[in-house]
Amino acid sequence: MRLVLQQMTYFVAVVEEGTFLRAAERCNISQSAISQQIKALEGRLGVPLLRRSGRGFELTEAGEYFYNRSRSLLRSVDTLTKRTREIGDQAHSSLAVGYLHLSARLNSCKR
Amino acid sequence: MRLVLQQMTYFVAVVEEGTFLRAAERCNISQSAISQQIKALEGRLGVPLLRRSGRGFELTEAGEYFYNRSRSLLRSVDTLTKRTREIGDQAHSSLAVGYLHLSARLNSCKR
DNA sequence: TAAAAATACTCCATAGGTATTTTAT
DNA sequence: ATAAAATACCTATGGAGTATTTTTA
Repeated sequence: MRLVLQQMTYFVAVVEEGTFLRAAERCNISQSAISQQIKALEGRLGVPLLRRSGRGFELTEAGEYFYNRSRSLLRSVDTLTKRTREIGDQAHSSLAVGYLHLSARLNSCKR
Repeated sequence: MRLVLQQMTYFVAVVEEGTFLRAAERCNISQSAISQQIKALEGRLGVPLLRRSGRGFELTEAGEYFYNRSRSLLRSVDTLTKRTREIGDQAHSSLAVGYLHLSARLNSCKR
């Protein structure tokens, strides 16, 4: 199965906040969910991203790489979403303009 | 809620295969699931990606943009996954080498 | 011993399946 | 009449919550 963006979001939060609890707060979910999803992410990858040390942790080499790439990838996804919506909205209004043009032309034929 | 990579994968398949059914085959799921997930994707974006014409469809402008970006984004995700795994595996073996070095040093102390 | 992560459950949302219906050629 | 998409309905997986237990600094 393919990676899940939400898990990448959680992982980025964990790295940047330094603890699972603060990451959970940032993501508006529970500490338990963060713990589960980070584990699920590592499971999917088949690679540990964090080296646990009881309380606290440090990044593995893979984790370091994954963190950096994930950040930029998540930004790309947000941009993609935003731009797609803009184009969609724009298409709407130009369609509307199209209609106006059409009705204007129709009107001009009315005599 | 954030976009889902799987839906992007399905959408790319739809565009490239030309029909929902062939896309479904490519993705190893049912035609129904494809239909549902494409609709869910459009719902999330709030923008139509396909202009339906009964049977068959054509891409909207937003759909065209979304398709191109999605393709490259999905490639990035796959690369990210692969590279992360490589780094993880590599770390394993260098860790093993580390252990060998350690035990070698210990042995050399044994006398 | 206290602060943080992991675990054991439970619940629910949603992805996905089968069967059927609708739609446009 | 037929090929393709949509829909209705059902199921199962997995994401998330609460409560609790483990861990180590």
